[in-house]
Amino acid sequence: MYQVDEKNTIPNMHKTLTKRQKEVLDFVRKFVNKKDYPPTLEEMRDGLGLSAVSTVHQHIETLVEKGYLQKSENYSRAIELNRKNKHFTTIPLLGMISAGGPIEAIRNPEPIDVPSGMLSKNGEFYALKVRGNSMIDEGIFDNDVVVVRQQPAVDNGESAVAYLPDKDAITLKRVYQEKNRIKLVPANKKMKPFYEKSVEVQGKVVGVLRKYG
Amino acid sequence: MYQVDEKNTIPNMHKTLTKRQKEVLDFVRKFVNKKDYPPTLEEMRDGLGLSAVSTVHQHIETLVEKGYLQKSENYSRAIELNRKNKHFTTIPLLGMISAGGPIEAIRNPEPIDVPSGMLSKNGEFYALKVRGNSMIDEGIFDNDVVVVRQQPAVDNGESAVAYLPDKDAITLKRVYQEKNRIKLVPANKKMKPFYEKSVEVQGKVVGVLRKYG
DNA sequence: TATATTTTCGGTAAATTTTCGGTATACTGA
DNA sequence: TCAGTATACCGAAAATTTACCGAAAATATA
Repeated sequence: MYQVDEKNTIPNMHKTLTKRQKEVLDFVRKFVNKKDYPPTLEEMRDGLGLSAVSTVHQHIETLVEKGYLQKSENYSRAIELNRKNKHFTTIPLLGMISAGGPIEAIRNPEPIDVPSGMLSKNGEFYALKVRGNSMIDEGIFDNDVVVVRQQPAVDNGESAVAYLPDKDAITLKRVYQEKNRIKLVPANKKMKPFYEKSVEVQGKVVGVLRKYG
Repeated sequence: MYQVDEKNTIPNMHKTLTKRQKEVLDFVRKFVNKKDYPPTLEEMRDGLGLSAVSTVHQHIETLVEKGYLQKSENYSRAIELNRKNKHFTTIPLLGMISAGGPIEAIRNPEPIDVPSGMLSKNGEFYALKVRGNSMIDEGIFDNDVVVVRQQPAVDNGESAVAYLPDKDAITLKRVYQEKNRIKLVPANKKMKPFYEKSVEVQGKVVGVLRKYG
């Protein structure tokens, strides 16, 4: 049996992930997005339906080798996400937003990749899936995903994610400050603007993702 | 059992693809765009309506030889798309850009081939489809595709993809730095230049593609 | 020091890639 | 027209990697 023991000369530069590896990576992303700190091997084991931490350990090592994660050896919760890659940035898909009514939050926020060019340099971003057609004239349709920059106010006429205390609802509207009230304009001519005396802006819409096909 | 195979000594000179090979390549591209990881031979076999993985294997080998793919031997899901080839480079079409408003990104960015000569050696490139005629005098029409090099600044008078914080819009304009303001010139005589106090350049327009017919 | 967490180790089964031998069809140059 | 060559395909076996386990050792943390 023929054998060359020099196969260590070239480190493996295959950066593609297997299905399972992507699942592990997504689990880590979700966990970090939700808790703000990385999981332990045990937490990953449970979350991934495994029964040995060694298996998780192996996955993590692989993901580090492939450049998706960074890690300090022997330390607890020492996994770090390598967030950016050239074209995409990963942000959490936090939930569904409909014309009215509360946001339907997703228990385990799914990480989704958005084109990096869509995000400004600073700020915290998240994504919401849109239900309904209240923004149809804005080019935002049912099932689109809007990318939102977290901020407490927007300029007049900007599209915002707004919380209406009086209605206990979260909605996607253009916001206009008037004298004693706030005008909310659905970007859909069939729907009428309406007014609220107080509105809590949660973020600004900075982009839209639509999946064709 | 070792044997020198003569036909491997001469690399394939004409790297054109057969119809079938293009189909295989397109399948891989689509799969990767959708799932974020490359397919196995089995998945390709099924997706391509074949019944032997060896056939797929052969196709992949050919595509690697012709420079369209890269591969690590013996690893699972280790196919990587090869961006560059002599005449064309594949870059992602990230979304639509209109006169104002947010970029409407495409969820699964389509890869499109652009002439390699259009791209400089360094830098990250992407493409945007143009909506509207604000650049009509520049020769950029509705539905054209602009090729953009990601960069944080451009020289005076260059066309740029610019984010206007004051308007929360992304737009395609010629940019001129003046004393205390930035002049944005639509290349369309019907539209007037306007001024902003701050502009975030996201990239420089390096090329235009138009598909007739 | 006790406890939590990571790392190492040896081993199994399943998934995946690679190799091998062979068939059919279309094109190409002599 | 005929031999030579490239493409496209099959099925099965061999080789290799991947995913997983459980337990013990090593190292951090409180």
